[in-house]
Amino acid sequence: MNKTIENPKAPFVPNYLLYLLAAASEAASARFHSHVRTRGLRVPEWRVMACLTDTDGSMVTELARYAMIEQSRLTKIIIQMDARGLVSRRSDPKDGRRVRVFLTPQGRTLADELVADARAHELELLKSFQGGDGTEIKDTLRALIRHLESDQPDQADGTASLAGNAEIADS
Amino acid sequence: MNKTIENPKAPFVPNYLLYLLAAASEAASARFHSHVRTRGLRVPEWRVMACLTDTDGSMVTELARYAMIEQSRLTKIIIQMDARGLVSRRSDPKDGRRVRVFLTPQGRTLADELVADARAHELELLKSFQGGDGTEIKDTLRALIRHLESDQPDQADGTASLAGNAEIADS
DNA sequence: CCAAGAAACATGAATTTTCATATAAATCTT
DNA sequence: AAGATTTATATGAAAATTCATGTTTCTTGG
Repeated sequence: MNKTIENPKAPFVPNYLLYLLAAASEAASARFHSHVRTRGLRVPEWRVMACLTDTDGSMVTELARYAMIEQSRLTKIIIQMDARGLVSRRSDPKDGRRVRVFLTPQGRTLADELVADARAHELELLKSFQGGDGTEIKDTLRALIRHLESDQPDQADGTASLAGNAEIADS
Repeated sequence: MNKTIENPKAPFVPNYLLYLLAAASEAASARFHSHVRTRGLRVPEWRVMACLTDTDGSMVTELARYAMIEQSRLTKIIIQMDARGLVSRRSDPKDGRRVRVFLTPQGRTLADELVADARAHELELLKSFQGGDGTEIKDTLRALIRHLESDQPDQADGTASLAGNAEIADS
């Protein structure tokens, strides 16, 4: 049932890099994302929380880039998270246009738990996948991201990844 | 020693495999996706078209798995594409529950063009990235996908990737 | 200092997506 | 062969997302 016998030649989709990247991302994330939902968060909310554990107090625009979420969408997500007590929004005293986003104590507790879960999940995955710590695949992905961002500077969706920001290699 | 304050050490997000996969996918796709929109398609529609170039006449459920789109959402997308004349839907004579989806002549013309564009874009990307044909990164991604799908059979979103289906390695 | 422009967020309307469930057609059971 | 189950797709209401644009607050040149 799985074999595509109709097509005698190489199929396009399963060999297409952009498909493989998307499929790998989805497949790798599926389990953890459903864990996240179990904890009462949607995926974009989890992304915001995770980013804030790295850069608590970022402004909305920064956070949008980090979390790969379009700005106006992020604003709405943050407002909801604020209402739920997960984050708080304070305008920057130095620049009234900016809104800085902080984890509340409750938000931090949840974020820390989930980050711990994410790390554990990642470890398991990497161990079961190739037995290593993932240095190789991660380096490849980072190189790809860096390549794409340098060589092709403008992003259609106005987001940009953070991967160039890793200050210290994964241990 | 001092771990109470903001973590100046390795940030979590930029070293997290699931982030790197998502970011790489987004970064690699951004340009081509905006080309797709230029041609009047949204990304999910492009995915449907691309899948149909491989497996014209699939039923909705199959297509949903191939294109990584949830079934009820795909149904709606297909209805729109039908209305636009890109695909046609015919119920399977052998099994009246099934709806088979075919590219119309117009749809095929557009699909073929875009697949050609996608191949060209992929070639350029791979050439500029590591000079090769992408065998290495593709093999890694396929291995990861296969690993995830075997080891962790149930997908939260009811989708599954196609990557195991490649009968012929990329040329 | 003022006007013009830019930057940072917010907002609203149109559209999409999600989730649960309805409908319909096969298949299985006994 | 009737009823029960399963499979395939559709549907509706609620919610999220998108896109263009509005508002407010800096910044800068004159």
